[in-house]
Amino acid sequence: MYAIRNKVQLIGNLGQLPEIRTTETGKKVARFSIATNDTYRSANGERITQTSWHNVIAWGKLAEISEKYLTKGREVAVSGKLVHRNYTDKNGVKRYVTEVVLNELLMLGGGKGQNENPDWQEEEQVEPEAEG
Amino acid sequence: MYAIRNKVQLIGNLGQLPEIRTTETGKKVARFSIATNDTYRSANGERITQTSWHNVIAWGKLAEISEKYLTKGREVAVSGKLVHRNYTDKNGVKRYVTEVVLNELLMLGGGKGQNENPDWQEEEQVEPEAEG
Amino acid sequence: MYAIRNKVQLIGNLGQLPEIRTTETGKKVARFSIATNDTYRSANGERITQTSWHNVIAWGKLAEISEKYLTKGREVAVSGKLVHRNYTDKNGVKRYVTEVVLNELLMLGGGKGQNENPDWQEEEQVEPEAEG
Amino acid sequence: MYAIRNKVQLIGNLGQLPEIRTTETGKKVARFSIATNDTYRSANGERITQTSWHNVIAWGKLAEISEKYLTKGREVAVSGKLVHRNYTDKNGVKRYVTEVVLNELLMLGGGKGQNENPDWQEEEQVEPEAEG
DNA sequence: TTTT
DNA sequence: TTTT
Repeated sequence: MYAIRNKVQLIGNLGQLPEIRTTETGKKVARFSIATNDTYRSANGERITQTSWHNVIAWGKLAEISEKYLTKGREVAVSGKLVHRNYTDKNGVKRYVTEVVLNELLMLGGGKGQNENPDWQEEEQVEPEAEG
Repeated sequence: MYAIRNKVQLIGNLGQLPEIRTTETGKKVARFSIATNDTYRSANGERITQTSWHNVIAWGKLAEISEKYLTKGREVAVSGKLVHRNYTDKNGVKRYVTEVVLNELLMLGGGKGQNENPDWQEEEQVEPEAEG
Repeated sequence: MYAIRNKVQLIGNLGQLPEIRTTETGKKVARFSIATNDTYRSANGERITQTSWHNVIAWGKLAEISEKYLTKGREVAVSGKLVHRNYTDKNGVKRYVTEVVLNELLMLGGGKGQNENPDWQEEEQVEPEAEG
Repeated sequence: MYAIRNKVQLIGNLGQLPEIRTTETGKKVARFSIATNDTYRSANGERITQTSWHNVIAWGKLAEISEKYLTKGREVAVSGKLVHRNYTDKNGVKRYVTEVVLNELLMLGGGKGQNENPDWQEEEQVEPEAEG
């Protein structure tokens, strides 16, 4: 997918530690949820906060980073694409799931691990060349 | 919601004409779905296209614009926020729905209506002032 | 401008306190710069960090929020539009300036002011209505 | 750069054909500009359109795609990062340049080339694996 | 220099 | 259910 066609960005906090699995071929998969908070005033002036929980899935290197650095409550910025799946559960009921498949993960708020080993922050990028 | 915390952007095509309703207070609501296409090569070199269908809801003025200008197949760029709702259907089954609540709508590919009355393209914006 | 046509998003830190001015009509204007850091490995394996400084301008309510809450070093997420201006300076030299005109500002990393008075976090939004 | 920290997105039209160069190491570089149009009403009700011209640079494969498919007037969606450079011109005057370095390019409005050879639309992506 |  |  050209990411520009289908892009989600969330800035919020992790609800729990990521759940880590491994595919049969040895690829890591991380799942976690992110809360985004919406604060507004109701018609009668009361302040209301609504929290949305978003399911996020990370594959491969991003799953490994998630496993190493993400903790409950951690503030993150993520971007990815929006995917919808359906499956039939063990009771034969058809289920619909919407997930954000990560392609970027940024830890916010300083400290707490990612700075001890900043390797994952580096892009797969070489030094820019001069034009000929 | 600070839109920067929860933002979805899609560029794709409408599957059908929008469905239009009106709230009890007279506010318009438009619902439609947008297809985003994902083309990649499988492990054995075959070209595969996967289509994702995203449910979109527009309120108020954006619903009116949707009603006037959106047609089946139309290419659009939209941005909005990702919301998750659940409800119990007429058979008592709990249903989960994920929708993109629009806050921006841009028609792509030229012509076909929106240019006949470009009013809706104008921002609620006044002439910039000089600094004192 | 339909924001979807011209959108910049930055996550980084303030270089200095915002500079605040007021227009002749009493509207506040805030200017500040945000550093975004780019870390990569050079061809010979050395880790290199490049910092980009982006000029940001905020008008009206966003300028007031910037004045109240933004401090040197503060981590923020902003979005806005990219504008290019030119002017002739006091020495008669033509100058080109590129700025990000804010339309969203989010303070990251917790604490330090914005939570003491969260009013500015609220959207101009009323309670959602049910569909008729 | 983690793209999530510094991201620009533009939807607009090319002013001219891209200019193509090649680095000493044989890498292609494409430069072009994109117009984004801003329509609003002035204080006295007059409709005003302001055009912003953004300098865009594409490297490597994106430069090759730009060379092959982009034409004057073409409607595109791009995303990239915002960079600021300065250099001294042949008259010894220091110049500042702001550019958008592309990492995504999507041609809008159908037809006109990119469909004759859709290879470039495919992601470097393999078939998703099932979880173990 | 574009486009609607 | 779309589009290329």
